[in-house]
Amino acid sequence: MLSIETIRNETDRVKKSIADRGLTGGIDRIIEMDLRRRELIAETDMLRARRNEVSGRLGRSKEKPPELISEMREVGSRIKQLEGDLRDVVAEYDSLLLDVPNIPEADVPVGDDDSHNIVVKTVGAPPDFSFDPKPHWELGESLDIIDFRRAVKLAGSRFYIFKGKGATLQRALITWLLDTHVSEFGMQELYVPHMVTREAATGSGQLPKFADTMYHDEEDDLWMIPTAEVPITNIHADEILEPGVLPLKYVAHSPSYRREKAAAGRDTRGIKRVHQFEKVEMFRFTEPEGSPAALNEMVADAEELCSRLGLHHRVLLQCTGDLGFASIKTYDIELWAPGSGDWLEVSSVSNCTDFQARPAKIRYRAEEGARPQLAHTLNGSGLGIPRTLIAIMENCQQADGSIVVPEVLRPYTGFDVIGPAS
RNA sequence: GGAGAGAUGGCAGAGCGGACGAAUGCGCCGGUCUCGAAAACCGGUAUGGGGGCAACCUCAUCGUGGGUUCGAAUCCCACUCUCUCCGCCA
Repeated sequence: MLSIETIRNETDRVKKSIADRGLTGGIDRIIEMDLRRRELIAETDMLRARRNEVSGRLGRSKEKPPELISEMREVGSRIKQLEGDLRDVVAEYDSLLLDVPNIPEADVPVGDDDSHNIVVKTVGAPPDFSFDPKPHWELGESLDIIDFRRAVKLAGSRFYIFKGKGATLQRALITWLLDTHVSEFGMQELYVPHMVTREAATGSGQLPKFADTMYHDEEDDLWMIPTAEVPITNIHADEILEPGVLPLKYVAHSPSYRREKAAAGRDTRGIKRVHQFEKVEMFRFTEPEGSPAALNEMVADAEELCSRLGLHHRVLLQCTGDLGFASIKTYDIELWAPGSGDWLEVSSVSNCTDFQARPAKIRYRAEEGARPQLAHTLNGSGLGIPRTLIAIMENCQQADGSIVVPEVLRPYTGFDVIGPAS
């Protein structure tokens, strides 16, 4: 959520940023509602002040003049009426406000879609195969480490079963990632709920806009997380963090649940786009001055992980048309998958500034006794598991169809190769 | 799932229809005293909204949402959460 002050004082900049994203927004209507809102507040506050004053007097004196009491009765019902009006105005105002995206940073390229994202860095080179590399779905089935057919029987399309060394490889990857984040990158590990309340999903900006992308339990009104970002964002909701607490650097492994309705028919083979997948999520709470540097550090950490796995990758700066709703600037990290001939987004690192902190009321004091102000939040994958596994399988495949496990993972897997016999 | 108790400021805890945004204690900040510290004493110490260039004025908030009343932390209703006991359970 943007602040109303920003919308009021920098209306043109806000409008331009919405247009740059290829969206249209009800900014004028918001300003209108804001005006109406303040009028109503001023009027009710005046009446309430009058009522407080008279009631106070009435309480102190023995006399209870009936004409004053009946006047106050009227004032009371007028207040009630105005409160109803205000509620309606605020309801529309709030929902419009929640619909306004964050303002992209000045150096974010303007563009309609991901074809305008800018490659800022490429690391390594595609592997040099003396044979035709296979896509991971073929490798997975021939090595008997992924079972698509039976997963569909259990849960429908876009689900999968990892078997044997495939399942072990995934577990090894998750553990290695967490260990590296914790012991080398200085993050604190979290384990979080996989379902959250409506309020929490609203706090991180998922609801109401993206309701149809989430799985939802009607009975308890709980929402299955599409990313650990949702619960982590809300950890410090409604808190005022004491001086010196920031920055907070968290990492969490969790499953992510996504309907993928918008992508119906796309990437239907393999495990690139699925309804349930594991992810290791990086998350930081910082002071406003610290968020740009934190963004760079998080990108560097994610990249470092790709490098240590020995995977050819590139870093892209998202253009305005591709940029997430809450973000002012996002870098994507993509791994090359030679078997499917595709770049795979394994991390998307975003600076959300105070956009999530505002509705969630995540505040801090810069120093003892200072006025609370909004913290900044940043999130990014470190890394998305299935796509990283795709890259490992396709990059590390051998002529005989086996897969050589990246060296850093071997202490965790306990084997070096996934061969046909597994 | 059943029975009971509870939810008040950073913490502990009083208040149970009017002078209560809230006693008191602790903590924290500032001051006096001291070479310095401790103790003692004095003062200050919530968050958010609206108006104002500002000083400042004003409104709201005692778990949440309604209700009664001229007036609600206090009375009524619903909900949420926490704790204790019983049952069930990975």
